[in-house]
Amino acid sequence: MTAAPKSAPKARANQKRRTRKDLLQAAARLMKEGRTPSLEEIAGEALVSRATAYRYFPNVEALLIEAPLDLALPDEEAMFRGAPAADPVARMERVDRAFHDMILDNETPLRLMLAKTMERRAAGDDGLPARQNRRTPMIEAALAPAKAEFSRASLDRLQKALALVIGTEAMIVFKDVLQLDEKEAREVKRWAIRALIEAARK
Amino acid sequence: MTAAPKSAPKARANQKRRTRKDLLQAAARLMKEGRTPSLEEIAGEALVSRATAYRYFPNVEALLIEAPLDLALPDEEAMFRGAPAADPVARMERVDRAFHDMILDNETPLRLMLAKTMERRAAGDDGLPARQNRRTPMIEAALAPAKAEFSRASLDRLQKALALVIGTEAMIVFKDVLQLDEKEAREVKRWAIRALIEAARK
DNA sequence: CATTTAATGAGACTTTTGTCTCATTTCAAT
DNA sequence: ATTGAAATGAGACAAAAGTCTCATTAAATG
Repeated sequence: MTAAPKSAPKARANQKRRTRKDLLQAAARLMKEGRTPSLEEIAGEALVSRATAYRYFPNVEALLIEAPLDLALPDEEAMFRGAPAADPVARMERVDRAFHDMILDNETPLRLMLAKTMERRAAGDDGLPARQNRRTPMIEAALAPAKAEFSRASLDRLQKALALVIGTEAMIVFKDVLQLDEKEAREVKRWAIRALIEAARK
Repeated sequence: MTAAPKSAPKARANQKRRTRKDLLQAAARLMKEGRTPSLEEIAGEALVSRATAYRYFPNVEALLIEAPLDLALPDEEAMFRGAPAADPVARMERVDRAFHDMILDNETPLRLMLAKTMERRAAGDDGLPARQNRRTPMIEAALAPAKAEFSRASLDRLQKALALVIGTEAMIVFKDVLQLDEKEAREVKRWAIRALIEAARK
């Protein structure tokens, strides 16, 4: 998925990695300000020429999609520290809170990324990488200590259903479609998480 | 939200409505072919000049967002005909199937619409109309005959949670994030619907 | 240090978006 | 039927995306 001046794959690898990184960081920096930066701006911010930017990314969207947003989630250890291993509901609520907070902090760039990805896929671009999936590992980690409570099949189903509740898309539904406020959105999610987990228990 | 050549609001109302409608229909026609039509194409297809198109819509996106996709859902009567009024699960499953089918039939334009909306909102455009919400009324209709089984608060919560499972966003999650196939996506949704409804019952 | 060659920069060119102006057409009211 | 206002069309213009080409710069290697 990574473009770069085509030549011997490993020639001047460092130089190439640096340029690429500079571009992505510049894009991320500009995105945080809420605007959709033009490629000219990004190139300028990265102290690189427009032509060079196009040598690394086929178009602005690819750049914006890959821009390394600072999507800070606690790692698993911190996420569950002090949480009762036996209580999957409590653990999933932590996951939800972490994602919810992170999403609020990055709403604009996340929307932008989602928009760009949608556009590419709508245009039939199947070549683009699968969307990064950070929620599934976290959901699995939350449920792992309690996996004896579920059958294999129902654990699997539960994890997939929870993925509906956890990510950016749920935020979109609550905010854009239902127009709920912050507080109610969190309540509904908490209730749904509990309901799904209880239902999956045998 | 509707633009038109600014003048006396009702002057030449018919002419204006016709032009506007022609533009939206042309856009919809082109969108169905999967591409993102340029405004030039749309104007051409609508037999209207570029300048006129811009007199009705501030930009291409607004046009694409409003384009009247043929989002055909059965009306409530047809949706629930022959369904046991007493069984909210069965009724919700019908709603889910209707939406799921409709979404599959219109995946490309729906993605496009979602993308355009995201972009506008990411850019801080709060002026654009709230997203059309077709799912809530259907969900309400599905649950209405059984509303005695739920408390007011839990019915409300349930309806909102179900909105996470029903619309386009769930399709995005299943397809792009989890990469489930058609069949499994439907299974998970059916299970989740049942689980949520059961949990909401007292 | 010199040479090679890959990466970069500069800039021309095309397409599309979006804005504006001015001439024409056409509706509708008298 | 005429006329005055409103909608439209034609086209110029600027900004941005994207594609190319060619000249420069700079990294690696002997």
